[in-house]
Formats: sequence, C-alpha cells, structure tokens
Amino acid sequence: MVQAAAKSPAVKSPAVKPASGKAAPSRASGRKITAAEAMAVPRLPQTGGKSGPGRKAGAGGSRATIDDATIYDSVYTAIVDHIIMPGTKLPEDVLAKAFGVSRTRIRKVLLALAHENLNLVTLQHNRGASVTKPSVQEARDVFAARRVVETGIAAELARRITPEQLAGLRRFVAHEHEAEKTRDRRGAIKLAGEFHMELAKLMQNEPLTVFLRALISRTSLIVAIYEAPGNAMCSHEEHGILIDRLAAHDAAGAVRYMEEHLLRLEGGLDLNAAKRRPVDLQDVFARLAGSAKGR
Amino acid sequence: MVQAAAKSPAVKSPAVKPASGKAAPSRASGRKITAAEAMAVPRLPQTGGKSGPGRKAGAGGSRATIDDATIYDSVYTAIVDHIIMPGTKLPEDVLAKAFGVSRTRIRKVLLALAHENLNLVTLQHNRGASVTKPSVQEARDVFAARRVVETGIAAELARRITPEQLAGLRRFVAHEHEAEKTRDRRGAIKLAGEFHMELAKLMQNEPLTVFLRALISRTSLIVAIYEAPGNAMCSHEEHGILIDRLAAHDAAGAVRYMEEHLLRLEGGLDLNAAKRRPVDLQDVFARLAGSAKGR
DNA sequence: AATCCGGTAATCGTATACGATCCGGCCAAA
DNA sequence: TTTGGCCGGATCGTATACGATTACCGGATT
Repeated sequence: MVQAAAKSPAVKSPAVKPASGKAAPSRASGRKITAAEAMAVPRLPQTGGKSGPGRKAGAGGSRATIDDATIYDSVYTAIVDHIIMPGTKLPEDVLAKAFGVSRTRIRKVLLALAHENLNLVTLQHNRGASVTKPSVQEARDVFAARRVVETGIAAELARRITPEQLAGLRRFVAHEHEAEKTRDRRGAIKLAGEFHMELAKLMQNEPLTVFLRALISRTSLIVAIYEAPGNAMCSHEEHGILIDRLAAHDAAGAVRYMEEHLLRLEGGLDLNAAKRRPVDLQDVFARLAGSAKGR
Repeated sequence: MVQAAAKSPAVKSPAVKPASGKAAPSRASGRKITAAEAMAVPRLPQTGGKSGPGRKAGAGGSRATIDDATIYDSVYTAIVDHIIMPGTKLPEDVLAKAFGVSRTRIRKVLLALAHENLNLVTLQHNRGASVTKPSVQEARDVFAARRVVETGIAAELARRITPEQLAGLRRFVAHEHEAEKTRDRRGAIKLAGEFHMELAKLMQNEPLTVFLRALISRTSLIVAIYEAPGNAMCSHEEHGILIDRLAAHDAAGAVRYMEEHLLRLEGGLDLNAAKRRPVDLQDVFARLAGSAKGR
C-alpha cells in the first residue's frame, strides 16, 4: 500500500500538469506546518467529515478514509514545490488532523518519505519528522551524483535515441518555453526537473529513474535553501541544445554539455557564500553539539 | 530511529568480518520464514525473555527491548546473505515472536526495507511482506544501472585517487584473495560486493554510495535466483586489474574494464535460459492469474 | 467427477491507549 | 544577574484491540 504510494511518483508522468497557482510566502524555516498547508494539494476532500470529538467513525459500510497514496503525494508535492520549506516540522497529529486520519497512517507516510527519495523528510528519535534541510556538503554531493548519473544517461541516449523520442523531448521543451512567461520561478524549476526526468525515462531503467527522481527531489530542497536572488537557472534553451546533441548522436558532446549544464545549475546557487540567514547560527551550534551526521 | 537503521548499513564498514558459517540448504522459494532463520544474525539475544502468554512486560524500569537497527540489520543481512531466499514470506507476527517485540516495530522495519535499498522487501496490500524476487527484466536493469554508476565512479577515481586509497584497495583485494580458499561461494559474492562498495566510498559521495549499496543488495538477490551452476564470478583478479588502471590514472581504460567486468558478472548468470527450478511453476501460475507486476 | 460456493482460520490494517521522552518556562540559590 | 533544578505540556514510541481482507478447505450441486 505504501509501496503503491512509493511507486506512484515514479509511475505517473503528467506531462505538463497545471501547477496550483498558490503563491506561498517565503517564510523563515523552523516553524511548524499548519493544517492549511498540509492540505495544499489534496486529492480527496475528506468524505466523511465527522471531525467532532466523537470518533469511532468506522461503523457502517461507508468507505470514508482517504487513500495512502494521496496523503503521500500531498506531502511530497508540498515539499518539492516549496510550499513547506526545509526545516519545517511535520508533527504527526497535526497532519493526522489535517487529513482526518489517525497518526498511524501519517507515520507510515512519513516513514516512507524518510526512506526513499534520499530522505526528503528527516526523522529524529523522539522528536518527530521535519523537512530535510540539506547541508552545503550534501548539496554538492547531490550535484556530483547527478553529474555521474546524468552524463551516463546522456551518453547512452546519444547512442540509441529514436526520432520519436526526440520529438517528444522537443515537445516538452516547447511546453517549457510557453510556460516561461506565465509561470513563476517555482514552476520553472519544477518543469526543468521534469525535463531531466523525461530523459531518464527514455532509458527505460527503473532503478536509474527512481534514483534520479530522488536526486531531483533533493535538488528542489537545495534550491529552496540556497537559491541566489536573481538568477535564471536550467533554462530551456540549454535543454534544446542538449537535445540537438542527442539528435546528432554526439555522445561526447552531449556528455560535456550535460555536465556543464549541471555545473551551471549548481553555480547558480550560493553554496560558497556564507549563509545569509541569521537563524542558521543556531543550526551551527546544533551541529557542533551532536557530532554525528558530520562528514 | 529507523532512520538510524537506514543509515547504519551505509556507515559501518566492517572490513572483513567473519561470516557465520551457517550453510543454508538451497531450498525452494515460496515458503515462510521460520523463527530460527529470522534469528540467524541476531545481535542481542533478547534480554528479558518473558515469552510466555502473559505479556504486559513493560512494567518496571528494566529496558528489555531490542534495538530497531538490530532488527533491521538482522533481516537485511539474512536477505543479502541468502539465508532467506527471494520469494520467502515475512509474516509480521512470526518475526515479532522471533525478535520478541510487537508487530508494530517489525512492520516499521519491513516498511524501511521495502522503501530503501530498491525494495529488498516487497509489500502487498493485505498480503504482507516477502523477500523481493526480481524479474529478469529487473535484473538487467540493475546491471545497466550499475554500469552507468560504476563507470562514472571509475572515471572519477582514475582522476583523483590517492596512493593511500590505492593501498587500501589492494589490501582489500588481498583479503579477497586469502579468503577465496576458506570461504564458500556465498562469502565470495559478499566480498566482491564489498569491494565495489569500497570504490564507491572513495568517492565520498553519500547519495552515490547509498544508491550503489542498493544496487549491490539487489544484485545479491538476483544472484540468489539466477546464478549459473558452476561459474566463478567477480573474481579478485579482475579487481586487481581494475586497481592497476586506476593507479595508472587511465580513465578510459578503467571505465572500459569496469564495464566489461560488470558485463561478465551479468553474463555469468542464466538470465536467458528458462528458469530451471521446478517450484517456480506455481509461481508462473500465480503470475498468470494476477497479471500485475509484469513489465 | 469436476466445479462452485460458503465457512473458518490466518493475517493484515487501522485506531487508540498508555508510558516515555523532550522542550519550555518558572523559581530558588549562588 | 546568572545558574541550576524542577515541573508541566506537548509529542513521540510501543503495544494491543478489533475490524477487514484474504486464503484455504470441505461439502453440495450439476
């Protein structure tokens, strides 16, 4: 069941689905999630209601409970779409009340999110779950891993890509292009990530696809923390050039361009500069105290 | 906590720890796990006991419960070491009784195993957990993914590997060599996998390391199902040659050799031949009936 | 004789109860 | 003023209860 939830992001590929236009205010991290935000991307509006103090709603044959995958997707989407920022606490009973289920199922979803997708959610013993806040080093590692994986994908695709697949990619970039004006930066990042996922899917290799999805999800977290103020990243023009090299079956060129493309993406962040957020001070002390997790 | 369990296999690197000499009889798949097998690699022998029908052992300040990570590692090790074969059912209460805990914690561990490590455990709704049984296609995908990732690792290592790291690798291969006589095939496979993990660790990149661990774990499952009768695979001589090319900073050569090495490993399995196990017949019928899971 | 159908046992999914742990503020003492 | 301990509230971890689902098996029917 949660397995189904786990697979669902890998399976569904909603070419270009209209993003919810909810412009989330850029907020400082560390706060708790509110019920409204948890419900940000709900799929089932909670049939039964029955939110009063009297529980025991299981009576009768009515199937009133929301699907696990829906809860999973809601939280997942809220995180990768920056609706809830890294560091945000995800208390079980808040989510439980938000979705109208018991803590048990919330816990299951949080466990899943913490285990796959490269820890989109971090669990701390007796302290609950929170949206993972990747360190600078972890961010660099993610990009390094993406270079390894995606250059490998580019090399292979340059060999075996078909005209139909190329046409599909070009269509996708066209979507990116036309969406550029109407969408905000957040939507652009999302689409850019989906383009990279499209490339991975052409490999027809599930492990690689799953891993790249994890890396891209995590990239979204990294962007949320470290994005530089005014910087256009992962532009669709670059995607177009990459497609050209794939179309020319120029493996070396595609690999090189993919690497540069990813380096540019990484370079667009301010991973070097001292963190400009004052709240991070406390984070430093926390890191010094608990010497684990250091690298 | 389960997060700790999740990280534990990535963190601990017990160079060459003495494998338990338990020679598991090659058995048909599809059976259930027994308590004895579940306890195959226990770390804590269950302090309190109190296994009688009367529960409510929580009284008093005595801390009698086994650690989550221990349960996780026990099951993980039992699977990748082929002590329990793919297809084996993992019922919650059997494991619960074996470890002397409630189903809740077993479920947590099974959930973790199903979500990370590329689904070492498969969950089916209302039907429980079982050791994942990779299909031929999934097996090929795993090897393809390993080629992508490990050639990338080889290329990078050829550039930046240090003499100390090379010495460490050679020492490891020496362990492999000296263990070749005293160990069975199972131990050799385990050591071979660990060598590949050593390479990954030199990259100092956690995402890559975690992913490769997942791939190698899954490779272990694949070998359990599809191993050809008399075939030496992933020999340490080949590992030595690979080290030589890394030492020479011959990136292209190291990449090429790594690819051949992995292709040889894959070629050593009988992925093409029809499965030769008679018990699999029942599985075929099950697969025909429930048409899901096909790719 | 084969097939369909219903009952029973096993197993899982979910909710809830309760103890344990941790964080916060408050007060007392140096 | 600062430091240390104490206490309450909030939150989590675990166990258990109970309903729901599934598989298994025997009997009746065609």
